[in-house]
Amino acid sequence: MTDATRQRILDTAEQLFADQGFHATTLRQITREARVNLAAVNYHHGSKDALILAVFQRRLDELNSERLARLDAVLTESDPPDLEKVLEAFINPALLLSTQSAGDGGRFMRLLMRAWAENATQLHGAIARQYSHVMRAFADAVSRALGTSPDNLRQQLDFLIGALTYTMAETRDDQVEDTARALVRFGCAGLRESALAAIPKTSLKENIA
Amino acid sequence: MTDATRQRILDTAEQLFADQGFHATTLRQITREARVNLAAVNYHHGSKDALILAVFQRRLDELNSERLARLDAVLTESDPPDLEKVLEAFINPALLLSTQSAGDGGRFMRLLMRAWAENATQLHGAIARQYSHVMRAFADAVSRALGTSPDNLRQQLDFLIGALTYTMAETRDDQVEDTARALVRFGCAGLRESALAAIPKTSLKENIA
DNA sequence: CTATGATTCAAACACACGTTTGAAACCTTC
DNA sequence: GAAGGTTTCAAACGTGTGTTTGAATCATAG
Repeated sequence: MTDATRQRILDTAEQLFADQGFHATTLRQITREARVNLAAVNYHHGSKDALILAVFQRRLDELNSERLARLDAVLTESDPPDLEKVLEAFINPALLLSTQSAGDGGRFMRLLMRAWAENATQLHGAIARQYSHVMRAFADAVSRALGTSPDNLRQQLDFLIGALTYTMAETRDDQVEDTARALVRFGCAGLRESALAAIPKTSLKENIA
Repeated sequence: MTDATRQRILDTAEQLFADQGFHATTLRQITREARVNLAAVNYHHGSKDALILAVFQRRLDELNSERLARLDAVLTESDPPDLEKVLEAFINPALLLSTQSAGDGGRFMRLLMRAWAENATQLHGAIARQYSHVMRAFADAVSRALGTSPDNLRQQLDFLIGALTYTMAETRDDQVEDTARALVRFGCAGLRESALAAIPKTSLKENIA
């Protein structure tokens, strides 16, 4: 089986999608740059839309399983978990993915932003579905680290995701470690402060019980 | 002069761009929905690209001047300025723009995300140019509120912009005030914490001098 | 070596896009 | 109410897109 063609299409498409967007990138451009015949995309992937989804599936699987593995390590290490380490388990795999996946960093993050922006319905839905259980796991871990209920945490985690996605997309390879460190610190402070604001109601409840 | 057609095109285009993206939205779709002839876009705006820019110009002018006006009020009120109020001056106009500009909230924020993602070079450049002096002003105000140098502040402000843009785009009208409050709190805590980390080097410098 | 299935290739297809055109309709001003 | 400039309109143009096709090439198993 000639899996090489499939892979080369996937790699080239990922790069071009990240640089130019999905709609702006044409199959002719992809196949030319990948040194592959035009019809190869439809033969191996079915359609352009399916190709876009395949590009995401590959990276998202990688990113999310790495995140969950690290979270698991943090959770078994101490209970309640350390907030910094939970956030690192969420943030660092993203930065690793940016730097190691051949080529310039931030490509995949740019890709994520485009996915969010373009072609909303189908792609956004598929990504959200693939993210949901990861988000639940991290929201749970953070809430235990903070000692608060996970109810209002989704909002703060969204702040973090927004900050991560936005900055990673603009961060160069050599700054990426510093940025991650700064983001962990920033996020921890924000989460702890928000937890302080939420505590009064909780402790009131506990006083009744 | 029939300015009505121009405006109706602008309004409809803004909505469709926000919902579907620039590339995915066709002039036929815009003109059909705006009850306007197909050629009207080219007649009134020159081209599709020019239309996209015009849509942004209108909102960005509004947003930035409002931000600067509020910042000015905060700065004259007290010196050094209050960090919370500086952040509110940055965040609240964005939320106002979301809710008041007829139709569903978050539209303009979604638009901003798309602008960032799509058509990178031209549009991103134009927006950044229009944003730069505003960012400078806020970075300056924040640095004075924190009592630190504005050198590394850009990064933290990028965190804030990312969080703002990402969450505003997904926030419904009735939640938008809560979200803004939470974001101000979140951002203040993050900025203060980051300032603490930066101080040692600064104070070392001051000790030498 | 040959037959069978998988893969590549050049060419073409149908379609939708942004834009242009030139005439019609409209509005203003004298 | 006619002239002149502005705006609308239906129709078409050229181009580039994703996809399909059918023959050619390749790999593999009998």
